[in-house]
Amino acid sequence: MARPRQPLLTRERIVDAASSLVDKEGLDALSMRRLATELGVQGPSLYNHFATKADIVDAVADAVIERVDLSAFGTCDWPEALRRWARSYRQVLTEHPNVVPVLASGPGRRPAALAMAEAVFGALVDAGWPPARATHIGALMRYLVTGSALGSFALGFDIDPALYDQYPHLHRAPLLAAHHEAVDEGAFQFGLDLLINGLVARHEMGIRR
Amino acid sequence: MARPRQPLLTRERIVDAASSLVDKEGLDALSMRRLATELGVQGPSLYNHFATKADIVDAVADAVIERVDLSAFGTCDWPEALRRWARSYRQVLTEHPNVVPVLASGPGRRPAALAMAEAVFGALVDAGWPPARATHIGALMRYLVTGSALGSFALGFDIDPALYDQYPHLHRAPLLAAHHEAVDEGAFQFGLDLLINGLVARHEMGIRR
DNA sequence: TGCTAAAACTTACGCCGCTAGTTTAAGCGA
DNA sequence: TCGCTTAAACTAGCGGCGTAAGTTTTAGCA
Repeated sequence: MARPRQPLLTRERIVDAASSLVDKEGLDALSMRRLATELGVQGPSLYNHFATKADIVDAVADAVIERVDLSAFGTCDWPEALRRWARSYRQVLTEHPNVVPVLASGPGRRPAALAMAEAVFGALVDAGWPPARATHIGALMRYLVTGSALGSFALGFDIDPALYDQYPHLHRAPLLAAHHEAVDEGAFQFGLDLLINGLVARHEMGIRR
Repeated sequence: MARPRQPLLTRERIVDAASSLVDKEGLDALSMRRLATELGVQGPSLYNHFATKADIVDAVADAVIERVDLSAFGTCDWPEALRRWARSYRQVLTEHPNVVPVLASGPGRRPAALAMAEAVFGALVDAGWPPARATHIGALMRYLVTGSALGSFALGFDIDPALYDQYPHLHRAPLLAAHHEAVDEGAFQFGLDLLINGLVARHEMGIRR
C-alpha cells in the first residue's frame, strides 16, 4: 500500500487508540507494532505522525490531564477550589491508573498540563501567596494526588505469617490486600484536610510565606 | 566455560553491580546482558541467581531503603522521629535518584522496606494513633518523600516565551530549570512542617483519629 | 502539467528478557 | 573413593522491541 486517498491515521486517532490500549492492557502493552495493529496499519507508519514513542505516551498523559476539572478556580475561594481540584485530579487518575506512573514523573510541558499549572498557580498568587510558596503548594498537591493514585498500597501487602515475629506491628496494620484502595483513599482525604487546614490557618494569621 | 572452581557471581555482587550501574547510567542502562558484561559473565548466567530482572530491580531498591536512618524511632518523641526519618528518607532518595521511580510504585515486600514500615507504624501506634490512621500517616510521608524526590520539577520547566500570553501566571512562577532542586526541596520542607504541625495539633487536642 | 511533500509500505539493525539444553565442577552420602 | 545430584557457568535461539532507511503512490499546489 502506498499513500491512501484518505489518510488512515491522524494524531487524534493514534492518541485515542493508545489511550484505550493503555487503559485496557497497561503501559507495557503499548508498543508501536501493537498500537499500529490496533489501527489496522504497519508499525513504522506511526512515525509519520509522531517522532518517537515517548511523544505518544506524553500525548496520552496530557489527554488524561485534560479531563481534570479546573472550574472551581473561577467560582470558589482558594481553599475550596484547591479541594475540588485535588479531588477531581485524583478521581481522573484513579480512572486511568495505568497512566499514573507517567504523570508522576515530572510535570508535562503539554497544553493541558500547562493549563492546569497556570490555573492552580494563578489562583494561589491571586489569594496572596508569594509565587515561590504557590509553587510549593501546587507541588505538594501533586505529590499527594499522584502518590495516592500510584496505588502505593494497591498491590496489597500480605506478609508471610512466618514473619509476624519479625514485624510485630505490621501484623496489626490494615495492610491486607483487600483494603488497599481504602488505605490510599483514606490517606488522601486525611492529607488533603491536614494540608488545606494548615494552609488556611497560616493564611488567616497573615503568614503567607 | 563450565562451572568455575570459585563462583563468579553471588547475589550480593550482582546487586552491587546493578546498583552502581543504575546510579551511574540510569534505570534504562540496566539490562541483563549489560549487567552480565559488567560482571565479566554472559547474560543468562544471572538467571542462576535471580529468577527475573524484576527481582534484581527489587533487590536494588531494597538496598537503597536499607540506608534510611530509622534510629530516631527509638530515641525521639514521635513528631521529631517522623521528621528525622523523613529527612533521611528523602536524603537517601536524592542520592539515588534513578531508583526513585521504582520506589514510588508501591511499597516493597523485601526486608528493608518491611523493617521501615514496621518502625514507622510501630512508633505511631505506640504514640496512640489508631492503626488505620498510623497507616495513613505513613503513606502520606511516603507520598511527600517520593513525590519530591521524583523530581517533579527536576526536568526544568522553561516554557516557550511565545506562550506567555496563554499562561500569564506561569511566567512569574519560579519554574526555571535552574531552580528545580530548590522547588522540590522547598515543597518538601514546607509539606513536612504542615503535616507534622497538623498532626501534633490534633494529637494534643486528643483527636487521634 | 509537473513538483513536492505526505503517508502508507517493506526491510533490517541492534537491542531486549528469557528459555532450553550443554558442560563441568562441587559437594555429599554410601 | 565412587557415583549421584546439584550448582553455575556456557551457547544458541525465540519472539519482541524502538526506530532508521528507502520505496511507492497519492494529494495538493504553482
